[in-house]
Amino acid sequence: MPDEPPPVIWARLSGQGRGPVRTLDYAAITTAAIALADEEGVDAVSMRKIAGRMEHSPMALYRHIGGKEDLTELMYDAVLGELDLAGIPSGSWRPDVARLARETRRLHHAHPWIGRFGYRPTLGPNARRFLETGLACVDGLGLDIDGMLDLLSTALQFTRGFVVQELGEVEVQRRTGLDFAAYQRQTGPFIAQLLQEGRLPYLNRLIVEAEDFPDADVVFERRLAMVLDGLAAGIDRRS
Amino acid sequence: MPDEPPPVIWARLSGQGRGPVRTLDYAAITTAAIALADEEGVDAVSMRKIAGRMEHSPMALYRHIGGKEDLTELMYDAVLGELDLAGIPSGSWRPDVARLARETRRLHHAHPWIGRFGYRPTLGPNARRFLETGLACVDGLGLDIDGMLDLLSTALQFTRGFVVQELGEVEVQRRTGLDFAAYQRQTGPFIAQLLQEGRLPYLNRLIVEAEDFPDADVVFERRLAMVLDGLAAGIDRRS
DNA sequence: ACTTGATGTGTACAGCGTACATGACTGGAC
DNA sequence: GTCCAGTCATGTACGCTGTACACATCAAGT
Repeated sequence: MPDEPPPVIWARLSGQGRGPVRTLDYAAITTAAIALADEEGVDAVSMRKIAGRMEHSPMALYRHIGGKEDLTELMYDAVLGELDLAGIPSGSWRPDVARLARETRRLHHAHPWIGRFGYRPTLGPNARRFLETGLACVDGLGLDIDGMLDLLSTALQFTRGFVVQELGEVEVQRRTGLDFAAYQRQTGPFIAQLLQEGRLPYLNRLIVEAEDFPDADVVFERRLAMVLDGLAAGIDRRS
Repeated sequence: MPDEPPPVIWARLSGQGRGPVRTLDYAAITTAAIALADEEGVDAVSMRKIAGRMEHSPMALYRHIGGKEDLTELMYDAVLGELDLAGIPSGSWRPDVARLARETRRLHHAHPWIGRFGYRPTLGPNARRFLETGLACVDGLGLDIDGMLDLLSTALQFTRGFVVQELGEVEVQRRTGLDFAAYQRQTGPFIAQLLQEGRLPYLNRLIVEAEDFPDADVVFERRLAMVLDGLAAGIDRRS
């Protein structure tokens, strides 16, 4: 039975060996891919375009990464390195978890495409660091490791859900080239027609009564506070 | 200035007019696309394959839907129609919101690919129904419409975050053909090596102390309960 | 000096979304 | 009854994608 290559990229990254000196490595490829995704959107990321940016042939990339699948994992872990975790754990779980949530949200705003990646758990160095720091923030509360993971994951899963929805609207604006006002102008007649049929009382209230241009930061904080209240209740119940 | 076609698909769906009798319509295309996504995964969904299933030419589809972009929106709204909302609102918000969350999760399990769609808000008939029912569940609590939306969205955003992560792991198993045990066997050596360096105390605790094969249903209920506790606190604070 | 393995490249293939031109068809106007 | 305008389905074609494979090139180990 032959040794299959390990499926974990992080165990497969090798240094310079025999052969021509490298003019490329996985870190540089990852950086170029991230820049491309940031500038032109995630759908524009292709092996050919990355190679073009680096002035190499597309196939050169395959000497350093297994394929596009691997590249996404490298990209994801690389941006996790941008998380600012200085000063936590501070000793009080609530501001720390809030900080983790805000940092996660900030990261999604800086790189809107990460919402499309990073579903499966990753073993990269920055993911490891994030996990360690995150669990440290909820340690010492009298919970076992499963309870700690519940606290952390609940906050972060809410955050991910919030941000993905938030950015979905931004993304469609970027792709269609319509800003929100133009979108409203286009959808307006259709919505008006729907409302005229009178079967959508809550949609009507949303349009008439809801805050017109809610500050996403404020909305996030409001909802995050509720989630954190829930975590506090969970701690009380289980410790 | 010419009338641009409305960007809302739902306003663009037309009935039979003059010309040859239709052998195709958007609903049939949507059904075929959903079946294909369920059976072969979302990445296998292509205009050509859908057309093949329907024994039509690929270009025939474009007579009925604007393009692949539109198709995803049609698919998303179609599966929303499978949500079982009978009996809600019941009059008590907490079981109702829990029900909405569980139904949302059930839907993601039935069609794992919907995690990749449905980011932007949709105006389809089933999305409208879901919004109306959802807001009705959190009405009468003394909150304004923004507060109601906070309650509902927080629960559902958490749910989406949870399910997307949950299904990310399932998806990678489907794609790689490795079950979880095989995955563990493959990653085991790498993880063991990481742990030996001794800098990852919480990863170590996760492996040693955490429940080995946690029931995802139980975990979801545990975390959902915390989120609902948070919503209850939010209601108290604001009413 | 010779072998061995790594590096980068060029070519090629199968697949994708969809623009465009063409022909078949039918409801409404005359 | 005739004609035509508009709709439906199709075939061809273009540019794009990920990547398998064969190849020349170069440096380190023997």
